[in-house]
Amino acid sequence: MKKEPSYFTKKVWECALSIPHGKVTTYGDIARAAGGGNQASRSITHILSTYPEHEKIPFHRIVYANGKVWFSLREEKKRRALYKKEGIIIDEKGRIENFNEVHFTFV
DNA sequence: AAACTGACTGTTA
DNA sequence: GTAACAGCCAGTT
Repeated sequence: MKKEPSYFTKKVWECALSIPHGKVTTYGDIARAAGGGNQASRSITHILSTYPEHEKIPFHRIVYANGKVWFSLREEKKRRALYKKEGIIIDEKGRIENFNEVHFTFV
C-alpha cells in the first residue's frame, strides 16, 4: 500500500526531475521552488530519497549551494567523467568551475 | 504526539 | 579559504 505524497513532496520531485541535461541545481533552489523556502533544503534530501523511483532522481545533478559536488572518492573519476560529459567542469576538490553557467534555477 | 533523521545552508571564528 | 555551530523543514519510527 502506498501513501499519498504531500504537495510539497510532489513539487520537490517535479523540480528534481525537471533539471535539464547538462545543468545542476542546489537543494535550496529546489526547496524554494517547491514553496517551502530555502530552509526546507533539509527535507529535500529526505524527500528525494522517499521518491518511489528515487533511482530516477538525478542526484548527481543536485549540488551544494557553495558549489561543491557530492560523490564517493571511489566513484570520483566516473562521476567527473559523467559531469564533463554533461558539460559540467568539476574541480580537483569536487567544486564546479562553471557553476554559474550550469546552475539551473526554477524561476 | 515526541524524538530522530537527513546526499543542507548560512553565519561566525 | 577552511572549520565549527546552530537552525530550519518534512517525513519516518
